[in-house]
Amino acid sequence: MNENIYRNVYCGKVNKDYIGKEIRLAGWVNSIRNLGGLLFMTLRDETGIVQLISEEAEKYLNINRESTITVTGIVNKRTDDMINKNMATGEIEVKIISLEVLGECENVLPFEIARSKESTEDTRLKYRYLDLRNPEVHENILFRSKVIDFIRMTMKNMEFTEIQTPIITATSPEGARDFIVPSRKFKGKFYALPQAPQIFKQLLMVSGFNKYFQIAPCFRDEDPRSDRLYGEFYQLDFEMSFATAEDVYAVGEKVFYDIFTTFGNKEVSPKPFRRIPYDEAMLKYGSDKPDLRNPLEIVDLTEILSKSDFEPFKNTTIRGIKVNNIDKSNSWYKSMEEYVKSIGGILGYIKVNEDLSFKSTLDKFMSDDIRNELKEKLSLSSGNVVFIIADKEKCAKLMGQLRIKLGNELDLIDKNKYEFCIINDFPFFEKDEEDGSVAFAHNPFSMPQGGLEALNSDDPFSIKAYQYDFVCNGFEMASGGVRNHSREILKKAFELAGYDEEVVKSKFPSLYEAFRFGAPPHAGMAPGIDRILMLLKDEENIREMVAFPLGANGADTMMGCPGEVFEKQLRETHIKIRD
RNA sequence: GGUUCCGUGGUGUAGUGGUUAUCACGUCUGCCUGUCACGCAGAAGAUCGCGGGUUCAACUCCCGUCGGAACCGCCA
Repeated sequence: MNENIYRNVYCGKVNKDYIGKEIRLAGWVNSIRNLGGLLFMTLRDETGIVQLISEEAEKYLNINRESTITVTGIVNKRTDDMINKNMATGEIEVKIISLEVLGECENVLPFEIARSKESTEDTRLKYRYLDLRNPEVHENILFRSKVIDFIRMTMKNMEFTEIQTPIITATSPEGARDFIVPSRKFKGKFYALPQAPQIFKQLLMVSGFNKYFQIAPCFRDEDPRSDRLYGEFYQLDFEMSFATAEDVYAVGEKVFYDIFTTFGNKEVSPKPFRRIPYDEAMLKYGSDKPDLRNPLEIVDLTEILSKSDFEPFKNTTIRGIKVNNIDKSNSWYKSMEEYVKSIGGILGYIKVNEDLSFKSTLDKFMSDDIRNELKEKLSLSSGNVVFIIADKEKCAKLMGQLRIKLGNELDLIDKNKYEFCIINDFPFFEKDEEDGSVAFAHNPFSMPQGGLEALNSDDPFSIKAYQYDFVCNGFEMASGGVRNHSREILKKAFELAGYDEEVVKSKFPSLYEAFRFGAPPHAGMAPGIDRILMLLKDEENIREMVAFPLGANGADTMMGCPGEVFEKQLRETHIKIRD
C-alpha cells in the first residue's frame, strides 16, 4: 500500500515481520475491553482485525466503538500463552503510542455490526452502510467484484468486445413494465430505461461487431421475489453474429462451468449440459426450470387412469410421481393434501402393499387391468407411494410444485451440487389466456424453427422457437435465442399474432429498418449476474449480493426514494400529478 | 391485484385474558493490568405499530388501518 498520514500498513496485514517496528494503522474501532489500567482495543479495516493495547486506559475512555481512528504504535510479539489462534493477526499486538479519532461514532448503533444479519432487512437497508461494515456482508460485495472481473476476462479471452448501450432510450411495447422518464424538450413524450439491451445488441450485429458483450444494467418495474430484484439488475448480455444455438450453448457452458468451478464450492455438472426440450421438461418436471438435483420424475397416467370409474379422472390430464419408501405419519399425508389444495389441486395417492395390492381411496375405482398397467408403467414395488393429481388445465404445473415439495419434504435434494441443464425448443406462440388468440410465448425476436415455411403451416401452436434457457438447481440462470433477422419472417410472425406490418414498423422501427440492409444471422443470451452470485454464495435472498438494493417493496428508505420532486421539475417536464 | 405470515426497549426475543412485561446483546455508572463473546456490581431504557370494539380487566381475543416479509399473478 501507499503510506500516507493515516496509515502505512493494513490491519489484517500486520504480522511477525513487523515485530519491533513502529507502524501506523487506520480503521474502525471494532471492540474495546477496558481491564482497568490495561486497555485492549481491536481495530478493523477491509483486510482484517488487529489488537491494540495500552497501559494508559484513562487516555481513551471517550472513544466509542465504530469510530474511525488512526493509531501509531509498536508491534509487539505476544507471549505463547497470549496468542489468539482464532485471529489472523493473533500472534502480535500493537502498543499504542498515539491515537487520533478521525470520525466519531455516536453511541447506540441501530444494530450490532457483527450481527447485522439478524436484524430485519428493513433496518439493515436503512443503514446499509453500517450493515456493509459487517465482514460477512462486506465479503459478498467484494466477491461480486471478483466474479465480474472473471466474467470480463473470460469473455474477452473468447474475443468478445465490451460495448455500452444507452440507459436513456425508448419504451418497449412487449415484455415487462418500463420505468419511464419524462422528456423536457419534447412535451408529452417519454424516454424509458431499458429492460435489456436486446434491440441495441441486435443492431450491433447489423453493424458488423462480431461478438458483443456487456455487464448490462436492466430495469423492470415488476414485483420482486427473493430470487428477483425489483427495479434494476445486471445481466451478462452477449450476442454473436453468424452463429447458431450450439455456438451460444458452448459459450454459455464455458462461462457457467468456469465461474461455478472457480468460485463455487460444489460439484458442477459436466459439460456439455443436458439439453431438455421444453415439452419434455414440462412433462417430467412440471417446470421450465427444473431442479435436476431432485430425482423425482413425473409420469403421465392419463391413458391408464382415464379408464377407471372415478368421475374426476374422465376427460382430463392425470399425472403421478412415484416415491420409493416413505416413513411418514398420516398427518404428513394430510399436510400434503392440504398443500396441494392450497395451490389449487386435489391430491390422491396410492400406497403399494407388500403383496403389491394397493392401499388407496382410489383403489375401488380400478380394475385389475388398470392396476397391472400402473404397476408396469411405474415399475411399482412394495413400499412405493404414487402421488396423483388430475387437472385438465394445469396438471403439469401442479405436479411440478408437488415434485419440489416432495423433494424438500423427503430430503431428496443433494445440496452439494450445481446441476445445470439447457431447456430449449420453447413454443413460439401460446394461447392468450383471456381470448385464446395467438400470442408470442417468449420473445417476438426469436427465430421460429422451420422459418417462413413453419409459419405458413396450419397449427401455429406447434411451432417451436430457437429459444433456450440455462437452468441450475431450479433457477433460471440465462435466457437466449437465435434471433429473427429476416423482415419477411418477422412480418409473418407478427401477422400471426394479429399485428399488421404498420404495427411492426411503429413498434420496432430500428430493427425493421436495419434488417433491410443485410443483417447477419445472430444468436445470443443473457445470464443473470445477481442470480449467479446468489447461487455461488448460497444466499436465499438475492439482495444480499447487491451493495444498495431497493427493498422488496420497491422503496429505499436510506435514500428516501421514491420521493417527490420540486414543482419546477414537474413544470419543466410537463407533468401534472392527478389526484 | 390475490393469499399467507409477522409488528413487544437501540437490536434480537419471551410472554394464549390479571406479570413490577422476560431474557440476551448494546448503552450508562463504578471496580478491575492479559483480555480477545473479558469479568464483577449497579442503573437507565418499552405510549407492546396505530384506531376502535369485546371484557371487571387486553401485549394477549375481535374488527379496521398502517408498515414489513414470503408466495401467486406479473417478469416478451
